[in-house]
Amino acid sequence: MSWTDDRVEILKKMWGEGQSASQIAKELGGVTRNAVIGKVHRLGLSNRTTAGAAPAKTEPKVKSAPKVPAKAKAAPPAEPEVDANSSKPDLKTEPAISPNAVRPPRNQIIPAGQPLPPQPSANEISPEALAKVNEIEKKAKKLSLMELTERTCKWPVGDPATEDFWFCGLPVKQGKPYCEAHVGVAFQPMSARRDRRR
DNA sequence: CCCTGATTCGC
DNA sequence: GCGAATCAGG
Repeated sequence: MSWTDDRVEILKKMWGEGQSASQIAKELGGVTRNAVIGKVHRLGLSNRTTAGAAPAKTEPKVKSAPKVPAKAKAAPPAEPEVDANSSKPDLKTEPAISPNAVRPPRNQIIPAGQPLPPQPSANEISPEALAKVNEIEKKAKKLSLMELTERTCKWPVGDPATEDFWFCGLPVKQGKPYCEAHVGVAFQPMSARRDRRR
């Protein structure tokens, strides 16, 4: 695949929307996220203010064999002005709909059949952890069983026998089956369990 | 281990 | 110009 005009357009659009390079790569197809990032850099539209990535650090990393001598790079101050007044008969009234307005849900069906995680119910759990859970459960994706993926929190909420049942669905914490908050209540360090009633 | 973007450098 | 490999951070 090559960087055709419209592919670049999609790239620009999605990057502008804050989509990750891998997401863009999937959308475009035929390219890896590396390709996308490389292109982004070549296009000059690099840094976004998005979390989760290496924020342009200090000096360039020096490997074992640095072939980069002190290369003084003059910063091009050229700031292309927008010709708001130039003769431009081609007024395009941008329709709200763009070519790739269609964003098909790429949810892969997961194997299913996984045993459901247990509900610790009213256990002796850190009030903090519980509070956090209540917090995030408001933001929960409320996924159905079929919507769960390997990287969505599989914490069940509610009663399976009612309509009020769903899975958290937030991004899991690393290899865990749950999101960070639910990991907190699922895996008790067995410390706060020092309840010795009786 | 998952993800993210950044950089390098042979092609 | 391209992008895999690698790096670096969360």
